[in-house]
Amino acid sequence: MPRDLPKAYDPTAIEDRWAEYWVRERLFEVPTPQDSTSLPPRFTLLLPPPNVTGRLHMGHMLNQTEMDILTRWHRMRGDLSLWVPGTDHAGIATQMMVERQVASEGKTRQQLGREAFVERVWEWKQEYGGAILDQMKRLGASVDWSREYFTMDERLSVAVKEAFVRLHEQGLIYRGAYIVNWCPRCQTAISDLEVVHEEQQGKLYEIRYLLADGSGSVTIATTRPETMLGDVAVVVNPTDARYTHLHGKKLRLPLTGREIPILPDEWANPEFGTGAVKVTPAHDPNDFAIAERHKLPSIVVMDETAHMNAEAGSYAGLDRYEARKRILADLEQQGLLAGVKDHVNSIGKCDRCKTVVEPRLSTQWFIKIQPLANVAKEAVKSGAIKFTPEQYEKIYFEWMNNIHDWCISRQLWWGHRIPAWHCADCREITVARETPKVCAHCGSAKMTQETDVLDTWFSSGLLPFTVFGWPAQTPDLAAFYPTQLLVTGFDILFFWVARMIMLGCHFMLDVPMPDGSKRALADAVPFREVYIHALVRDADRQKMSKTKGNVIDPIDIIHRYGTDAVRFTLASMASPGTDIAFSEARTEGYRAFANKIWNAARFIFMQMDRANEAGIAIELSRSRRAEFILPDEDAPLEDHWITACLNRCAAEVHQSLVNYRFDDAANSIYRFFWGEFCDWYLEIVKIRLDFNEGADRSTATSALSMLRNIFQSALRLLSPFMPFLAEEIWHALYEGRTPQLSIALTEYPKAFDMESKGVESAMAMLQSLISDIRNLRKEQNVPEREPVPVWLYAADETRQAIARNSGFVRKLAKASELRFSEAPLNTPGVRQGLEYQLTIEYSQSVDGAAERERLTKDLARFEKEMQSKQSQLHNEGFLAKAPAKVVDGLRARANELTVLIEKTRAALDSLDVVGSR
RNA sequence: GGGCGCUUAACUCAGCGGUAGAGUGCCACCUUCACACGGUGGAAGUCGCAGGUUCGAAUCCUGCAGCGCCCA
Repeated sequence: MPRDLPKAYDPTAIEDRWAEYWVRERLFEVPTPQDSTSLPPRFTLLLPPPNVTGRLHMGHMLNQTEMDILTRWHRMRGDLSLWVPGTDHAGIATQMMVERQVASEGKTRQQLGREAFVERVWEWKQEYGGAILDQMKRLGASVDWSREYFTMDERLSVAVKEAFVRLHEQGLIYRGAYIVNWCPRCQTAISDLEVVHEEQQGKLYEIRYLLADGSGSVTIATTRPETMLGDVAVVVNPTDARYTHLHGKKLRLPLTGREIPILPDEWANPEFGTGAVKVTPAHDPNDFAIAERHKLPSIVVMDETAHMNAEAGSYAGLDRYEARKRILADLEQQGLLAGVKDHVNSIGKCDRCKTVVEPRLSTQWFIKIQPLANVAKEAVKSGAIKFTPEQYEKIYFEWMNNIHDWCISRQLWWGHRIPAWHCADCREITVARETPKVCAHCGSAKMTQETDVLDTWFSSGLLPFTVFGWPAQTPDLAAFYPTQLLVTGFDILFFWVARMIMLGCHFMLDVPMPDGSKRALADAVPFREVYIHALVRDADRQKMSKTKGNVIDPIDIIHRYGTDAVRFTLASMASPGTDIAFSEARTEGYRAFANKIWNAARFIFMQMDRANEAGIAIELSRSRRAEFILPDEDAPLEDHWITACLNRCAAEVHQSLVNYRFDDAANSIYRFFWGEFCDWYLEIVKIRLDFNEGADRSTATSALSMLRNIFQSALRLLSPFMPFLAEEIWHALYEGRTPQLSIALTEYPKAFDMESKGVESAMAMLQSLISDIRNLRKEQNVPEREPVPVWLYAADETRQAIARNSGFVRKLAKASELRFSEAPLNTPGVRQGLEYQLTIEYSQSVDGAAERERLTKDLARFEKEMQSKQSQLHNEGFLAKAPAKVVDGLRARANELTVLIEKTRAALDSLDVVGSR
């Protein structure tokens, strides 16, 4: 490791190298445990699989940074830590992608045929599918690459088939004709969750339907006049007096002439529109329900592409919106359009392609969800699964309580084909694990497989156990299920999290524990904890979107600031429950932080070189153990102090990470490195680092030894957050002869009980003394580089503490010497500390006016605070009810204020004496 | 329509019952032999508004205003 390091840290120079090293050395691979009954604590988690078509975005980066911090932390604490990566085949998205590719060659997937098209998708996946995982490698994600999965892998496909067949055998899967959300562009059914609702300004049309007997008419209100061609009834509220006399009468449906009944039904709202509602069962879910109640037929008037079909008569072939125009025009011409009103309504769009969804009657496969939901609710209610932040539990229950059966079939070609076969003879369906030779119902051999595939989320929902080998009872499944944690965004709480809980509990309850005992719900859950993180927005809190053009590409930001700086930014802003407004200014700040650490390292390396030149070899701990190297009893104050700081930092980081407070953890580390280690410790220790002829070699040697050991412990603390920088410097610190392959394989610093109060208060006094002197120097305009004598007055104990550390006090305060006065100081320009008074000797005279102003301001501030303290201390209610700790604190502060006020008044008085001269 | 959340320094955010905090930015000085991605010092907030509970409220409760999210 060359020591002529550049002055400025250049992350790009090292990050690629380590990213590649970690993968090449297989550092994070976890072999299958042979004996799953005696394992260390485990930390297992699944990467929420990104779409195989995807590119890394800020959300991934936040998600992966958090998981990586936790995984590295657990690994360093000695837990068996396994993070399993993979990708999702993303049915619709991937099919769309390849369709577009095929279209650019002037072809359609239909022209290619199913088999050839699926072949093309596989080719596409081979070529581009790894992109997002390659990006992940660049982030330094410490995943086990040997376990990488793809949801369409053969072994996972077998598991998906097994799950489907079992659910079917258990009577939890059914097939039938129901209204589903149909995307006319994707030409498939989609689930409720894949429909996004948008408010829009629309119209409410009032249309007059004439009574068949010619005795009058009923005016209905609708937002979708084009569906009237499929009307089978008009309903009115049974209590609506306006229509009571019409119950059971027939209407003649305009434009078609079909006769339809007027029926009473609770669903009709007398307040809305005209109170009369047309019923189109094949194109509206509510109407479908009405039709079921009244045993009405359904008439489908549109095809798969939302064009009117033959049932629409002369409108056949028209697009739904064109049909609407024509129908309205025709109605108007016939004098049947009674009115048009503005109306805000909510329309559903396909989450994928934003096409307006067409509710459509079609035959689909569904999961009877209630039994699964009940168990899933119990899993959370019983505490077997814990959500952080807790508020998501409420949202989870809210959804679970209003859950509908899940439509799992998709009319796509890319995905897990449903293992069901239709018999051409008896029309029955055979569901089977293996392709059946004959129909299970009639024995006919004329079988064709169902063309539908399964919803991608169906297979994703099984992952927590299928990745470990289910349905086989493998050693992996025994060792790693349930996983410990799921880290994800709230946007897939229902899509994925809820479904994993339902499917995990359902299937794993049937799998015995490794010791053969029956599995309880608490061990059937797919994960024990769920940490939900926020959304990453742009600096103006806007949601990032391609249309807005405000998408921040993490790879781009990484190139500019380094991965570590971006990771640290995300960690430091990741407080639970609040979205992250990604700010480059913050990232710049953390790049500076990385640079600060880099330069601290450079400084240490320089000292090592100097020591080497002087023929001194410094031993650095080669233990992978977590313990700090403690300073000797008689070591200087700063050594004890920095050890206490590091210890406190380790405790804070631990506590923060336990609570998923990545922000607190990052801030603790930042404060330690910059505010304590660099600002104070390094500056102080420099005094002892003298390797010149005639200097005290043993002092220098022990100082450098302490410095390096503190630094390497601190690097370990840092490494989950800034793995690249920590790795680079750690290797350099050992001059290439590291005791382990990676800092990631050493133990994480562990805080211990340590009595450090005396050390910390002594140091705090000296720090405030130094900054008081610096402040005084500034106010009296002492040139930056000019040392001046400092006069001090203090009680014995304080005086001794200052004298013992006079070396660094003089250096940091730029004092040429420290002189102790036997009597209180009462010259102008005296500064009052709690435990000392000080002044500087500087030829330039004190600016009396400025000094008076400052002292007057101080006095006013002290007196104001004193007043508020006194009023509380004179308040009997306060004294009686406030805890003793608070009262004591207040008394102590009041005493301090008394001293400060006294001293400040004295200083003002001395100013008067001088002024009057 | 139902539910949830947010509003603290110029910006981005912590704090959530006991003396208002951080990072960035700003001002002044300093190119001191780790670092100008730096050092030193400094200025900066009636904690959205109005009530209430409490000895004490940024913190708890109620209402209002603004912003955002989820579900229908």
